[in-house]
Amino acid sequence: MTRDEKRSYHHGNLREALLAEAVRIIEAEGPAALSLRELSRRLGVSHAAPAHHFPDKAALLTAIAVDGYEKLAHELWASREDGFLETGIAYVRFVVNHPGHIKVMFEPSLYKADDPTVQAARSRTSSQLFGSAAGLASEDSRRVGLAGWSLMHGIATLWLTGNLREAGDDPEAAARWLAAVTFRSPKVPPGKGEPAD
Amino acid sequence: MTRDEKRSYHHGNLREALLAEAVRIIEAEGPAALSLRELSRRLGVSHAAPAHHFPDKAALLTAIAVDGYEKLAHELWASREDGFLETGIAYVRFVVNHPGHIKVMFEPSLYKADDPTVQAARSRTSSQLFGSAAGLASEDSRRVGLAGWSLMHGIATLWLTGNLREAGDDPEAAARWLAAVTFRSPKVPPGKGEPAD
DNA sequence: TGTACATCAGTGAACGCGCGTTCACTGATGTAC
DNA sequence: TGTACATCAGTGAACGCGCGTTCACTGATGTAC
Repeated sequence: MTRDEKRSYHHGNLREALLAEAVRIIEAEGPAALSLRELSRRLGVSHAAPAHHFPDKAALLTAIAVDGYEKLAHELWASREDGFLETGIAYVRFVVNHPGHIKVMFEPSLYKADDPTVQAARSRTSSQLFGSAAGLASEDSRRVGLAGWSLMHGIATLWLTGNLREAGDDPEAAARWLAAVTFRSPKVPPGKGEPAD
Repeated sequence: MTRDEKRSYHHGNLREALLAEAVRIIEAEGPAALSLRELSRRLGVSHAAPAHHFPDKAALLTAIAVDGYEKLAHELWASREDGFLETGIAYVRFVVNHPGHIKVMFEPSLYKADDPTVQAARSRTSSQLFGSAAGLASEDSRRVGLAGWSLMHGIATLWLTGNLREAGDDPEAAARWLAAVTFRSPKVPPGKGEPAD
Protein backbone atom coordinates (compact mmCIF):
# COMPACT_ATOMS: atom_id res chain seq x y z
CA MET A 1 0.00 0.00 0.00
CA THR A 2 2.84 2.38 0.77
CA ARG A 3 4.70 1.56 -2.41
CA ASP A 4 2.65 4.39 -3.86
CA GLU A 5 3.96 5.77 -7.12
CA LYS A 6 6.39 3.05 -8.12
CA ARG A 7 4.13 0.70 -10.10
CA SER A 8 6.04 -2.44 -9.37
CA TYR A 9 5.59 -5.60 -11.38
CA HIS A 10 3.86 -7.22 -8.47
CA HIS A 11 0.65 -5.60 -7.44
CA GLY A 12 1.24 -6.15 -3.74
CA ASN A 13 -2.36 -6.50 -2.71
CA LEU A 14 -4.18 -7.92 -5.68
CA ARG A 15 -6.40 -10.30 -3.75
CA GLU A 16 -7.95 -7.55 -1.66
CA ALA A 17 -8.15 -5.22 -4.63
CA LEU A 18 -10.04 -7.85 -6.63
CA LEU A 19 -12.56 -8.36 -3.85
CA ALA A 20 -13.12 -4.65 -3.34
CA GLU A 21 -13.54 -3.85 -7.03
CA ALA A 22 -15.82 -6.84 -7.58
CA VAL A 23 -18.08 -5.62 -4.81
CA ARG A 24 -18.14 -2.19 -6.42
CA ILE A 25 -19.17 -3.65 -9.77
CA ILE A 26 -21.90 -5.75 -8.17
CA GLU A 27 -23.24 -2.74 -6.27
CA ALA A 28 -23.46 -0.70 -9.41
CA GLU A 29 -24.57 -3.23 -12.01
CA GLY A 30 -25.58 -6.42 -10.28
CA PRO A 31 -23.85 -9.79 -10.00
CA ALA A 32 -24.72 -10.67 -13.59
CA ALA A 33 -22.47 -7.87 -14.80
CA LEU A 34 -19.38 -9.13 -13.02
CA SER A 35 -16.72 -10.63 -15.28
CA LEU A 36 -13.14 -11.47 -14.40
CA ARG A 37 -11.90 -9.74 -17.52
CA GLU A 38 -13.63 -6.44 -16.81
CA LEU A 39 -12.49 -6.69 -13.22
CA SER A 40 -8.87 -7.17 -14.29
CA ARG A 41 -9.16 -4.33 -16.77
CA ARG A 42 -10.28 -1.94 -14.02
CA LEU A 43 -7.35 -2.91 -11.86
CA GLY A 44 -4.88 -2.52 -14.71
CA VAL A 45 -3.82 -6.12 -14.52
CA SER A 46 -3.84 -8.91 -17.06
CA HIS A 47 -6.99 -10.99 -17.18
CA ALA A 48 -5.06 -14.08 -16.19
CA ALA A 49 -3.83 -12.55 -12.96
CA PRO A 50 -6.89 -13.33 -10.81
CA ALA A 51 -6.25 -17.04 -11.35
CA HIS A 52 -3.31 -16.76 -8.96
CA HIS A 53 -5.66 -15.75 -6.14
CA PHE A 54 -8.91 -17.51 -6.97
CA PRO A 55 -9.05 -20.79 -8.89
CA ASP A 56 -12.24 -19.72 -10.62
CA LYS A 57 -14.96 -17.11 -10.63
CA ALA A 58 -17.12 -18.95 -8.09
CA ALA A 59 -14.21 -18.92 -5.65
CA LEU A 60 -14.05 -15.14 -5.85
CA LEU A 61 -17.77 -14.84 -5.20
CA THR A 62 -17.44 -17.30 -2.33
CA ALA A 63 -14.79 -15.09 -0.78
CA ILE A 64 -17.13 -12.11 -1.09
CA ALA A 65 -19.88 -14.03 0.69
CA VAL A 66 -17.54 -15.07 3.50
CA ASP A 67 -16.27 -11.54 3.80
CA GLY A 68 -19.83 -10.24 3.99
CA TYR A 69 -20.94 -12.66 6.67
CA GLU A 70 -17.86 -11.94 8.74
CA LYS A 71 -18.27 -8.19 8.48
CA LEU A 72 -21.95 -8.46 9.36
CA ALA A 73 -21.27 -10.73 12.34
CA HIS A 74 -18.73 -8.22 13.55
CA GLU A 75 -21.13 -5.30 13.26
CA LEU A 76 -23.84 -7.18 15.11
CA TRP A 77 -21.34 -8.19 17.76
CA ALA A 78 -20.34 -4.57 18.24
CA SER A 79 -23.95 -3.70 19.06
CA ARG A 80 -24.39 -6.56 21.54
CA GLU A 81 -24.55 -4.33 24.61
CA ASP A 82 -27.10 -1.97 23.16
CA GLY A 83 -30.15 -4.20 23.04
CA PHE A 84 -32.40 -5.79 20.49
CA LEU A 85 -33.43 -2.67 18.62
CA GLU A 86 -29.87 -1.46 18.14
CA THR A 87 -28.83 -4.83 16.73
CA GLY A 88 -31.65 -4.43 14.23
CA ILE A 89 -30.42 -0.96 13.37
CA ALA A 90 -26.90 -2.32 12.93
CA TYR A 91 -28.32 -4.91 10.54
CA VAL A 92 -30.04 -2.23 8.47
CA ARG A 93 -26.88 -0.13 8.46
CA PHE A 94 -24.81 -3.04 7.21
CA VAL A 95 -27.20 -3.92 4.40
CA VAL A 96 -27.50 -0.32 3.25
CA ASN A 97 -23.76 0.21 3.35
CA HIS A 98 -22.77 -3.10 1.76
CA PRO A 99 -25.34 -3.83 -0.93
CA GLY A 100 -22.77 -5.62 -3.08
CA HIS A 101 -21.95 -8.12 -0.36
CA ILE A 102 -25.63 -8.60 0.44
CA LYS A 103 -26.59 -9.33 -3.16
CA VAL A 104 -24.05 -12.11 -3.22
CA MET A 105 -24.78 -13.46 0.28
CA PHE A 106 -28.47 -13.88 -0.50
CA GLU A 107 -28.02 -15.49 -3.92
CA PRO A 108 -26.33 -18.78 -3.04
CA SER A 109 -26.51 -20.00 -6.64
CA LEU A 110 -23.69 -17.57 -7.34
CA TYR A 111 -21.10 -19.16 -5.10
CA LYS A 112 -20.03 -22.33 -3.30
CA ALA A 113 -22.66 -22.05 -0.60
CA ASP A 114 -21.75 -25.37 0.97
CA ASP A 115 -18.17 -24.32 1.52
CA PRO A 116 -17.43 -24.82 5.24
CA THR A 117 -15.92 -21.35 5.55
CA VAL A 118 -19.20 -19.84 4.33
CA GLN A 119 -21.24 -22.02 6.64
CA ALA A 120 -19.14 -21.04 9.63
CA ALA A 121 -19.33 -17.32 8.91
CA ARG A 122 -23.05 -17.56 8.29
CA SER A 123 -23.74 -19.34 11.54
CA ARG A 124 -21.63 -16.83 13.43
CA THR A 125 -23.87 -14.09 12.01
CA SER A 126 -26.95 -16.04 12.99
CA SER A 127 -25.79 -16.39 16.58
CA GLN A 128 -25.23 -12.67 16.92
CA LEU A 129 -28.64 -11.97 15.43
CA PHE A 130 -30.59 -14.24 17.74
CA GLY A 131 -28.36 -13.64 20.72
CA SER A 132 -29.63 -10.10 20.82
CA ALA A 133 -33.24 -11.28 21.09
CA ALA A 134 -32.35 -13.72 23.86
CA GLY A 135 -31.64 -10.69 25.99
CA LEU A 136 -35.37 -10.05 26.08
CA ALA A 137 -35.69 -12.91 28.56
CA SER A 138 -38.93 -14.00 26.97
CA GLU A 139 -39.67 -17.63 26.22
CA ASP A 140 -40.57 -16.32 22.79
CA SER A 141 -37.24 -14.70 22.20
CA ARG A 142 -36.66 -16.87 19.15
CA ARG A 143 -39.92 -15.68 17.63
CA VAL A 144 -39.23 -12.09 18.47
CA GLY A 145 -35.81 -12.52 16.92
CA LEU A 146 -37.28 -13.82 13.68
CA ALA A 147 -39.88 -11.06 13.61
CA GLY A 148 -37.28 -8.38 14.20
CA TRP A 149 -34.97 -9.80 11.59
CA SER A 150 -37.83 -9.96 9.07
CA LEU A 151 -38.77 -6.36 9.70
CA MET A 152 -35.21 -5.08 9.49
CA HIS A 153 -34.44 -7.16 6.43
CA GLY A 154 -37.56 -5.84 4.73
CA ILE A 155 -36.73 -2.25 5.60
CA ALA A 156 -33.17 -2.58 4.38
CA THR A 157 -33.99 -4.24 1.09
CA LEU A 158 -36.91 -1.96 0.30
CA TRP A 159 -34.60 0.93 1.06
CA LEU A 160 -31.96 -0.35 -1.35
CA THR A 161 -34.48 -0.71 -4.14
CA GLY A 162 -35.66 2.84 -3.63
CA ASN A 163 -39.07 1.84 -2.31
CA LEU A 164 -38.71 3.65 0.99
CA ARG A 165 -37.82 7.03 -0.39
CA GLU A 166 -40.77 8.71 1.28
CA ALA A 167 -39.41 7.55 4.63
CA GLY A 168 -36.72 10.21 4.46
CA ASP A 169 -33.07 10.05 3.55
CA ASP A 170 -31.67 8.41 6.64
CA PRO A 171 -32.25 4.65 6.61
CA GLU A 172 -31.38 4.22 10.28
CA ALA A 173 -33.86 6.84 11.37
CA ALA A 174 -36.47 5.27 9.12
CA ALA A 175 -35.78 1.88 10.67
CA ARG A 176 -36.23 3.35 14.15
CA TRP A 177 -39.64 4.78 13.54
CA LEU A 178 -40.80 1.84 11.47
CA ALA A 179 -39.82 -0.40 14.38
CA ALA A 180 -41.70 1.89 16.70
CA VAL A 181 -44.82 1.78 14.53
CA THR A 182 -44.85 -2.01 14.47
CA PHE A 183 -43.52 -3.16 17.79
CA ARG A 184 -45.16 -0.49 19.87
CA SER A 185 -48.56 -0.08 18.32
CA PRO A 186 -51.21 -2.18 20.07
CA LYS A 187 -53.27 -4.73 18.14
CA VAL A 188 -53.35 -3.19 14.70
CA PRO A 189 -54.14 -6.17 12.51
CA PRO A 190 -56.82 -8.20 14.33
CA GLY A 191 -59.23 -5.42 15.23
CA LYS A 192 -60.57 -2.87 12.78
CA GLY A 193 -57.53 -0.85 13.47
CA GLU A 194 -57.03 2.29 15.35
CA PRO A 195 -54.51 5.09 15.33
CA ALA A 196 -51.07 3.95 16.32
CA ASP A 197 -49.73 7.14 17.85
CA MET B 1 -53.77 -24.61 -26.86
CA THR B 2 -56.25 -27.16 -28.16
CA ARG B 3 -54.23 -27.91 -31.23
CA ASP B 4 -52.61 -30.56 -29.05
CA GLU B 5 -50.71 -33.26 -30.93
CA LYS B 6 -50.43 -31.66 -34.32
CA ARG B 7 -47.21 -29.70 -33.98
CA SER B 8 -48.09 -26.98 -36.41
CA TYR B 9 -45.50 -24.73 -37.93
CA HIS B 10 -46.81 -21.85 -35.92
CA HIS B 11 -46.52 -22.24 -32.21
CA GLY B 12 -49.83 -20.57 -31.51
CA ASN B 13 -48.93 -19.08 -28.17
CA LEU B 14 -45.22 -18.46 -28.27
CA ARG B 15 -45.28 -15.12 -26.50
CA GLU B 16 -46.94 -16.53 -23.39
CA ALA B 17 -44.83 -19.66 -23.52
CA LEU B 18 -41.65 -17.56 -23.62
CA LEU B 19 -42.71 -15.55 -20.59
CA ALA B 20 -43.69 -18.60 -18.58
CA GLU B 21 -40.55 -20.56 -19.35
CA ALA B 22 -38.33 -17.53 -18.70
CA VAL B 23 -39.88 -17.15 -15.27
CA ARG B 24 -39.24 -20.83 -14.58
CA ILE B 25 -35.58 -20.48 -15.51
CA ILE B 26 -35.18 -17.40 -13.34
CA GLU B 27 -36.83 -19.12 -10.39
CA ALA B 28 -34.51 -22.06 -10.65
CA GLU B 29 -31.22 -20.46 -11.61
CA GLY B 30 -31.49 -16.72 -11.24
CA PRO B 31 -31.80 -13.95 -13.82
CA ALA B 32 -28.14 -14.26 -14.78
CA ALA B 33 -28.81 -17.74 -16.14
CA LEU B 34 -31.50 -16.62 -18.56
CA SER B 35 -30.50 -16.68 -22.22
CA LEU B 36 -32.75 -16.38 -25.23
CA ARG B 37 -31.07 -19.36 -26.84
CA GLU B 38 -31.59 -21.71 -23.91
CA LEU B 39 -35.13 -20.44 -23.62
CA SER B 40 -35.84 -21.19 -27.29
CA ARG B 41 -34.22 -24.59 -26.96
CA ARG B 42 -36.54 -25.51 -24.11
CA LEU B 43 -39.57 -24.53 -26.13
CA GLY B 44 -38.41 -26.44 -29.17
CA VAL B 45 -38.26 -23.35 -31.29
CA SER B 46 -35.47 -21.72 -33.26
CA HIS B 47 -33.41 -19.17 -31.35
CA ALA B 48 -34.48 -16.44 -33.73
CA ALA B 49 -38.17 -16.97 -32.99
CA PRO B 50 -38.37 -14.79 -29.85
CA ALA B 51 -37.39 -11.76 -31.92
CA HIS B 52 -40.89 -11.80 -33.43
CA HIS B 53 -42.40 -11.19 -29.99
CA PHE B 54 -39.74 -9.17 -28.17
CA PRO B 55 -37.32 -6.88 -29.97
CA ASP B 56 -34.58 -7.76 -27.53
CA LYS B 57 -33.85 -9.53 -24.27
CA ALA B 58 -34.59 -6.46 -22.14
CA ALA B 59 -38.05 -6.26 -23.68
CA LEU B 60 -38.80 -9.79 -22.55
CA LEU B 61 -37.65 -8.99 -19.01
CA THR B 62 -39.71 -5.81 -19.09
CA ALA B 63 -42.77 -7.87 -19.97
CA ILE B 64 -42.05 -10.15 -17.02
CA ALA B 65 -41.85 -7.15 -14.69
CA VAL B 66 -45.12 -5.71 -16.00
CA ASP B 67 -46.78 -9.09 -15.69
CA GLY B 68 -45.54 -9.43 -12.13
CA TYR B 69 -46.75 -6.01 -11.03
CA GLU B 70 -50.14 -6.61 -12.62
CA LYS B 71 -50.55 -10.01 -11.02
CA LEU B 72 -49.51 -8.61 -7.65
CA ALA B 73 -51.86 -5.65 -7.90
CA HIS B 74 -54.66 -8.05 -8.73
CA GLU B 75 -53.93 -10.27 -5.73
CA LEU B 76 -53.81 -7.29 -3.40
CA TRP B 77 -57.04 -5.98 -4.89
CA ALA B 78 -58.71 -9.32 -4.26
CA SER B 79 -57.91 -9.00 -0.56
CA ARG B 80 -59.18 -5.43 -0.29
CA GLU B 81 -62.22 -6.32 1.83
CA ASP B 82 -60.30 -8.41 4.30
CA GLY B 83 -58.27 -5.77 6.05
CA PHE B 84 -54.70 -4.73 6.43
CA LEU B 85 -53.31 -8.02 7.72
CA GLU B 86 -54.82 -10.06 4.91
CA THR B 87 -53.37 -7.73 2.31
CA GLY B 88 -50.00 -8.39 3.91
CA ILE B 89 -50.60 -12.10 3.78
CA ALA B 90 -51.58 -11.81 0.12
CA TYR B 91 -48.30 -10.00 -0.51
CA VAL B 92 -46.32 -12.79 1.15
CA ARG B 93 -48.27 -15.41 -0.79
CA PHE B 94 -47.53 -13.68 -4.07
CA VAL B 95 -43.80 -13.35 -3.43
CA VAL B 96 -43.48 -16.94 -2.29
CA ASN B 97 -45.46 -18.24 -5.27
CA HIS B 98 -43.83 -16.02 -7.89
CA PRO B 99 -40.16 -15.77 -6.99
CA GLY B 100 -39.16 -15.49 -10.63
CA HIS B 101 -41.30 -12.42 -11.18
CA ILE B 102 -40.13 -10.88 -7.93
CA LYS B 103 -36.45 -11.31 -8.72
CA VAL B 104 -36.98 -9.37 -11.93
CA MET B 105 -39.31 -6.72 -10.46
CA PHE B 106 -36.81 -5.81 -7.74
CA GLU B 107 -33.75 -5.68 -10.00
CA PRO B 108 -34.57 -2.75 -12.31
CA SER B 109 -31.15 -2.89 -13.95
CA LEU B 110 -32.42 -5.98 -15.75
CA TYR B 111 -35.20 -4.30 -17.68
CA LYS B 112 -36.53 -1.03 -19.07
CA ALA B 113 -37.67 0.26 -15.69
CA ASP B 114 -38.69 3.64 -17.08
CA ASP B 115 -41.09 2.09 -19.54
CA PRO B 116 -44.50 3.71 -18.95
CA THR B 117 -46.24 0.34 -18.86
CA VAL B 118 -44.00 -0.74 -15.99
CA GLN B 119 -44.53 2.54 -14.17
CA ALA B 120 -48.29 2.24 -14.47
CA ALA B 121 -48.40 -1.34 -13.23
CA ARG B 122 -46.06 -0.51 -10.38
CA SER B 123 -48.12 2.42 -9.21
CA ARG B 124 -51.29 0.34 -9.38
CA THR B 125 -49.61 -2.14 -7.03
CA SER B 126 -48.57 0.65 -4.74
CA SER B 127 -52.11 2.01 -4.51
CA GLN B 128 -53.48 -1.36 -3.50
CA LEU B 129 -50.76 -1.77 -0.90
CA PHE B 130 -51.32 1.55 0.80
CA GLY B 131 -55.05 1.56 0.23
CA SER B 132 -55.31 -1.30 2.66
CA ALA B 133 -53.58 0.67 5.39
CA ALA B 134 -55.80 3.67 4.76
CA GLY B 135 -58.67 1.56 6.07
CA LEU B 136 -57.09 1.84 9.48
CA ALA B 137 -58.38 5.40 9.64
CA SER B 138 -55.26 6.50 11.40
CA GLU B 139 -53.47 9.68 10.53
CA ASP B 140 -50.44 7.46 10.48
CA SER B 141 -51.85 5.04 7.96
CA ARG B 142 -49.05 5.78 5.55
CA ARG B 143 -46.50 4.89 8.18
CA VAL B 144 -48.33 1.77 9.21
CA GLY B 145 -48.52 0.83 5.55
CA LEU B 146 -44.77 1.19 5.12
CA ALA B 147 -44.10 -0.75 8.29
CA GLY B 148 -46.43 -3.56 7.27
CA TRP B 149 -44.97 -3.70 3.81
CA SER B 150 -41.44 -3.83 5.23
CA LEU B 151 -42.33 -6.65 7.58
CA MET B 152 -44.12 -8.68 4.92
CA HIS B 153 -41.41 -8.08 2.36
CA GLY B 154 -38.78 -9.19 4.85
CA ILE B 155 -40.70 -12.30 5.77
CA ALA B 156 -41.29 -13.25 2.15
CA THR B 157 -37.72 -12.73 1.00
CA LEU B 158 -36.17 -14.44 4.03
CA TRP B 159 -38.54 -17.31 3.38
CA LEU B 160 -37.45 -17.59 -0.24
CA THR B 161 -33.80 -17.69 0.72
CA GLY B 162 -34.45 -20.46 3.21
CA ASN B 163 -33.76 -18.34 6.26
CA LEU B 164 -37.15 -18.87 7.85
CA ARG B 165 -37.14 -22.63 7.79
CA GLU B 166 -37.55 -22.90 11.52
CA ALA B 167 -40.80 -20.95 11.22
CA GLY B 168 -42.53 -24.02 9.80
CA ASP B 169 -43.44 -25.03 6.28
CA ASP B 170 -46.37 -22.72 5.68
CA PRO B 171 -45.23 -19.21 4.81
CA GLU B 172 -48.67 -17.69 5.30
CA ALA B 173 -49.01 -19.13 8.78
CA ALA B 174 -45.51 -17.93 9.58
CA ALA B 175 -46.41 -14.46 8.35
CA ARG B 176 -49.48 -14.45 10.58
CA TRP B 177 -47.67 -15.19 13.77
CA LEU B 178 -44.71 -13.01 12.92
CA ALA B 179 -47.17 -10.18 12.37
CA ALA B 180 -48.77 -11.01 15.67
CA VAL B 181 -45.43 -10.97 17.48
CA THR B 182 -44.55 -7.55 16.11
CA PHE B 183 -47.82 -5.69 15.83
CA ARG B 184 -49.46 -7.13 18.89
CA SER B 185 -46.73 -7.30 21.43
CA PRO B 186 -46.63 -4.15 23.50
CA LYS B 187 -43.42 -2.24 23.63
CA VAL B 188 -41.04 -5.07 22.92
CA PRO B 189 -37.93 -3.15 22.11
CA PRO B 190 -37.93 -0.61 24.90
CA GLY B 191 -39.41 -2.86 27.61
CA LYS B 192 -38.52 -6.44 28.45
CA GLY B 193 -41.09 -8.03 26.12
CA GLU B 194 -43.42 -10.92 26.80
CA PRO B 195 -44.85 -13.94 24.94
CA ALA B 196 -47.36 -13.21 22.23
CA ASP B 197 -49.27 -16.51 22.21
C1' DT C 1 27.47 -7.95 1.58
C1' DG C 2 27.01 -11.04 -2.50
C1' DT C 3 25.44 -14.74 -4.98
C1' DA C 4 22.65 -18.75 -6.38
C1' DC C 5 18.39 -20.40 -6.53
C1' DA C 6 13.48 -21.49 -5.44
C1' DT C 7 9.19 -19.55 -5.31
C1' DC C 8 5.79 -16.32 -6.19
C1' DA C 9 2.86 -13.22 -8.99
C1' DG C 10 2.52 -11.42 -12.89
C1' DT C 11 2.06 -11.50 -18.71
C1' DG C 12 0.02 -12.24 -23.22
C1' DA C 13 -1.42 -15.43 -26.67
C1' DA C 14 -4.56 -18.94 -27.57
C1' DC C 15 -8.56 -22.11 -26.98
C1' DG C 16 -13.34 -23.13 -27.48
C1' DC C 17 -17.92 -21.65 -26.22
C1' DG C 18 -22.44 -19.60 -25.86
C1' DC C 19 -24.40 -15.50 -26.46
C1' DG C 20 -27.66 -11.64 -28.83
C1' DT C 21 -28.83 -10.05 -33.04
C1' DT C 22 -29.52 -9.82 -38.12
C1' DC C 23 -31.06 -11.51 -42.45
C1' DA C 24 -32.98 -13.64 -46.50
C1' DC C 25 -35.98 -17.26 -46.61
C1' DT C 26 -40.47 -20.04 -46.33
C1' DG C 27 -44.49 -22.23 -44.61
C1' DA C 28 -49.03 -21.09 -42.44
C1' DT C 29 -52.83 -18.20 -41.84
C1' DG C 30 -56.39 -14.84 -42.85
C1' DT C 31 -59.02 -12.10 -46.03
C1' DA C 32 -61.02 -9.89 -50.28
C1' DC C 33 -63.48 -10.94 -54.06
C1' DT D 1 -66.46 -22.65 -52.46
C1' DG D 2 -62.12 -21.27 -54.75
C1' DT D 3 -58.41 -18.45 -55.68
C1' DA D 4 -54.99 -14.69 -55.27
C1' DC D 5 -52.45 -12.33 -52.30
C1' DA D 6 -50.81 -9.90 -48.07
C1' DT D 7 -49.30 -10.69 -43.67
C1' DC D 8 -47.66 -13.19 -39.95
C1' DA D 9 -44.57 -16.38 -37.40
C1' DG D 10 -41.51 -19.35 -37.96
C1' DT D 11 -36.31 -21.27 -39.83
C1' DG D 12 -31.36 -21.75 -40.08
C1' DA D 13 -27.03 -19.77 -41.31
C1' DA D 14 -24.00 -16.22 -40.26
C1' DC D 15 -21.90 -12.24 -37.77
C1' DG D 16 -18.97 -10.45 -34.24
C1' DC D 17 -18.19 -10.34 -29.31
C1' DG D 18 -16.81 -11.08 -24.59
C1' DC D 19 -16.26 -14.57 -21.70
C1' DG D 20 -13.54 -18.20 -18.43
C1' DT D 21 -9.75 -20.89 -18.48
C1' DT D 22 -5.15 -22.78 -19.75
C1' DC D 23 -0.37 -22.44 -20.73
C1' DA D 24 4.46 -21.51 -21.39
C1' DC D 25 6.77 -17.61 -20.16
C1' DT D 26 9.29 -14.00 -17.25
C1' DG D 27 10.23 -10.50 -13.94
C1' DA D 28 10.29 -9.73 -8.84
C1' DT D 29 10.96 -11.27 -4.31
C1' DG D 30 12.79 -13.86 -0.45
C1' DT D 31 16.14 -16.87 1.56
C1' DA D 32 20.23 -19.98 2.45
C1' DC D 33 24.83 -19.79 2.71
